[in-house]
Amino acid sequence: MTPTTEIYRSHTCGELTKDHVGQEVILSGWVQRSRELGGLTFIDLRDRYGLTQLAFNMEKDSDLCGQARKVGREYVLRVTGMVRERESKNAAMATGDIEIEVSDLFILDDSETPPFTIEENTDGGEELRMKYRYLDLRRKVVQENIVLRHKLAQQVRSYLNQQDFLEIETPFLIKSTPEGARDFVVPSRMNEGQFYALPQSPQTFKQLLMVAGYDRYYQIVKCFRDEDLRADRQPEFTQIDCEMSFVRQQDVRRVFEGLVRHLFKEVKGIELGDIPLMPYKEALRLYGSDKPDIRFGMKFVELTELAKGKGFQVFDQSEIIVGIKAEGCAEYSRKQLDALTDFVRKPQVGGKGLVYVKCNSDGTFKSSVDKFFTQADLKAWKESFDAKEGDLLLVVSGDTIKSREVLCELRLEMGNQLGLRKRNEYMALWVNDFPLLEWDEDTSRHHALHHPFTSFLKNDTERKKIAEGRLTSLVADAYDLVINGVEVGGGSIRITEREVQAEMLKWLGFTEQEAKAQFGFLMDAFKFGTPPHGGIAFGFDRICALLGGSDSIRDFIAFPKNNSGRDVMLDAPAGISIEQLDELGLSNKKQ
RNA sequence: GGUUCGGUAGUUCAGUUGGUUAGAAUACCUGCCUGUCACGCAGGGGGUCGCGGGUUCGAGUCCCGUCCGGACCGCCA
Repeated sequence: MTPTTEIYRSHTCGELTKDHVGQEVILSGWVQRSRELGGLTFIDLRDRYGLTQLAFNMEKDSDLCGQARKVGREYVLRVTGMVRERESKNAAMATGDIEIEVSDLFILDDSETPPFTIEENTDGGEELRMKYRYLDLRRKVVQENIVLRHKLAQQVRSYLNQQDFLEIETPFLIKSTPEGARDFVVPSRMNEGQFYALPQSPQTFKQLLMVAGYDRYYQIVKCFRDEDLRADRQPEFTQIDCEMSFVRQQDVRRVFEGLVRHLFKEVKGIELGDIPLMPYKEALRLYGSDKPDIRFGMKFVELTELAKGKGFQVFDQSEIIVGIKAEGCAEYSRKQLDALTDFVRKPQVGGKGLVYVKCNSDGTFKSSVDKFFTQADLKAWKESFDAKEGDLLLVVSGDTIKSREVLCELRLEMGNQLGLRKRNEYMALWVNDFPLLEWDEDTSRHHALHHPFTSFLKNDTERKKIAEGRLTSLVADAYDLVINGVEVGGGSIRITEREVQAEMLKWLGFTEQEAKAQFGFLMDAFKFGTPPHGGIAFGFDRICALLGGSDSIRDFIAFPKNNSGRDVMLDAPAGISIEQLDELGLSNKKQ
């Protein structure tokens, strides 16, 4: 038998059932595991589709059986044999009713013993698995993630195509801009000393496509940002980038609410409920975050009026006193409460302390501030929280922004501890009415919360603010989509008037020359008939992770970078030769 | 740039106040085993304790430095 002239397989390793009994089949795949029992040898053969048991009998064919005993894990085999019903079936296996009585075995390739087990629960650590990513990708759990990503991409295309969107590619070699994240740059050989930048997003191109009349555009596209990594952040990542003409904010939200609902339904079989809309300020007031997880309550309650002026210095000096109610947690032990205080004080959270009030079952209260507050005081707190006996109140204080941040972290921590953040439960939320601009103390200039092409709401209130120079109170015509506390997408209605765009860039500290050099092409385009437009971009990797029930987007990227932005498999980035540097005009030779 | 946790067998980890020859599980190798499917049983090999320096009679363990990895803060329009 010479496999090069015969077919490699007639079936996959995942499809044979009792219906195939008696058929001769050819399978190819990897050796998952082999088991030797004296005269019998079993091999589990694996491919993308599943596992099939191969059976060898020493009595029937000792040569063949001996050959089978030589194969190790991850050898690649091609076998021919008869499908037969098993003597002892395995209900846990899709192909557990049958096995292949092998008549011919050909080793297509041998394998070294892999450095970790290719199992659902591998014994390999993160670093090792990244170095041998091609082995990690053989594991079913990782494979399922990659398949999920594929399905999501297909459904994105299917939905948007149906809505008359055009998928249009935009260039990767573009121009660096000072706004936003750091750019990855690429030296130009033909233009010595000059550099391309890789796009942080196709923002300006999609706006130009709107000017060009392609009124519904999308692209599943790589974007690049040279910033530090996180579990949910990679230097190259994928966006579903979209733009529409002749739309208002609510039009964009409606179309993409449809997309998200479509994805959940088609890929996960989940009917996503209505997506509520919450203004930025309310999100901060109720959850201390512009991307709240609304799967559970624990909304913030402010005690500032009630708890000030009772002689507790910490509160009296605070701008805000704000807390949450943890239902049924009044029985928390001293140790548990100390742990919560430690959590709040972690440098990453940055709180100074935590006040607790236990609403005891007998109607009394036990708090960490009993010295300063009477039982009647605490009863008033309890009423503010609409709390019941058995509940625990957790209160922080300080300046408003920091206190809300700290309490937000604590709320999420309590949500985790109490099991309120279930992996297979999804709640989406639109957040809008973001501030347009923020004042940056370090650089002494405004910077755009979203990006410099975002329009403010076009109403008299906003026009008055501009007239009065109150720029940081301008409200942007922007919106974020948040699911389970993860910001999955964000967008805005764009500035489409040349003068307004010029004014915006001025607010952001660009001189007229700088604005022209950086964004002149866009403002020039606006001279030639610009439709009102707006759009949105979704973090595709994050959507994959969210639907796959993971916090890390790395699990959903075939070849991700590690924490330091390295590809440990390729060992990239790496140095390049002096010849290459020279060719690019980057060597020190000439200096 | 910072905080924090970690680095010991191929792998995942344990290793007590600093004290004999550094252990377990798993993987690997050999033998036995005819219905296993995390097969079982018996045996075996396998260590620069990340690296460098210091303290000490003695360092995997303590100290200093450094490298690498994870999580996070800053950063991410």
